[in-house]
Amino acid sequence: MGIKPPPPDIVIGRLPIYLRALDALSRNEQEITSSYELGKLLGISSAQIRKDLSHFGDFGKQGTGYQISYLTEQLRQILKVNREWAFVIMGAGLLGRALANYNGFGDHGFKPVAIFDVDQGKIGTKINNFTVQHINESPEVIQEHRVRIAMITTPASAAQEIADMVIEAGVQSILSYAPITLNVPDSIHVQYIDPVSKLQHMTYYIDEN
Amino acid sequence: MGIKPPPPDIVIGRLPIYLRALDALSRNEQEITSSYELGKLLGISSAQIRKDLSHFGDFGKQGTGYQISYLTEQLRQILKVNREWAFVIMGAGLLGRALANYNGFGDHGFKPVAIFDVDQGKIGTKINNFTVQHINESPEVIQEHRVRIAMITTPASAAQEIADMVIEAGVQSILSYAPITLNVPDSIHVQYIDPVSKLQHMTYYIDEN
DNA sequence: AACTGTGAAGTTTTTCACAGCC
DNA sequence: GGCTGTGAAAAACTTCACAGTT
Repeated sequence: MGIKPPPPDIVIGRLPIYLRALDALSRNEQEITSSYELGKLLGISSAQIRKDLSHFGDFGKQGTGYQISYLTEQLRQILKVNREWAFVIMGAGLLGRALANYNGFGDHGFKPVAIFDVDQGKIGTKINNFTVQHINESPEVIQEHRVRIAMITTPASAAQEIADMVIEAGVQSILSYAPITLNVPDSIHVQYIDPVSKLQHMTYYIDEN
Repeated sequence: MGIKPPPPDIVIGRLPIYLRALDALSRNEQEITSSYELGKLLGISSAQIRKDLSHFGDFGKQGTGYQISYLTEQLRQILKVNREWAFVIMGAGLLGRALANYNGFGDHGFKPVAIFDVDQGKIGTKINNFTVQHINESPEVIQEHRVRIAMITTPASAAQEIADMVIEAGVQSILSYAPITLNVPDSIHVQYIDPVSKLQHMTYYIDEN
């Protein structure tokens, strides 16, 4: 009896995409789909979708396909998004404020609980029902609300220090908008959002004429 | 004599990260680095960095390492970011406005030239020196300024239509913030930024207790 | 007839390990 | 001694192709 290897991280990363496609289909009242249809929609091969899902269980019916509501429920359970997750926003600049006002998080169960900054000019101001607090108060808030997720929207120069701080307070996942690779313990997961890097990736392919 | 295969896309995607790290080092007055140092900084193996760079040329000196200014210049040339790129923003919501105000683009040679929306309430308003224009005017602006890059910040429901429109007008690269997979010709490159998917990826690993 | 789940095959990506140079 | 560039080996990932089920 062999032990089963954990599902590859690259597969985990595709599950949210599948969830997105399933959402879109169910908004059209559709009840059943297939790996072929999903693949077409996402530009992915049907085999890959079936293989990805097979890491977690048998969710489909041969000859029929997948029941959208059931597969959605299973994926939400796997990703642990069948609940509400609190998060904090570290940095009340333009980006931090835009994120605090973004409804897309709440629609998917992610709830901002506080926003922090060091700038005395910003502390005390209101953003979408939140009063900006001083960074130094963040450990207490994180512990009190058992926050496990932080978004870092500070300048690159402050990001590492802030990351250390929120990790110390109990954060396990960081979504960083700062253009710097963070140095964190293996147990902490970090995802980066860096539009400049994505633009630079695409300019490579631009055909100038 | 065999033909050389093109460098893998996954390699292209790492070059901006290398550029970022080189920038950080040179801001510290450092002049030379090594694949080991870069790897340490980025959490990547030194072998991978050397192999990645070897697709494009021999940029280092044995026994010494890489001259930061020279490697930076080479990478900028490879990625075609040693020039200025104009881009348009499609959608003047909170996100579109935050992007229009973001200085990080200009610092890296990406220059917004116009911002568009369909909402009559927004058209004519000012955002950071730009007057919001109606989407219908975008093809003309794109052609006039030879714009090759568009950012899509519309709701998912409008994104495909907008993508078709800007591609028709001459755009080759799309940075989409809409949570939907766009259907585009093979010659068009699309990159996605979807914070919700990244959060959902990380929740998988969160250790609840 | 249509579609899943999956071993096996194929491909891509990463790491190893070392000759060669400074 | 320290580091690059690179074939060869290893690992990871994707696709193929088909038996099995509805």
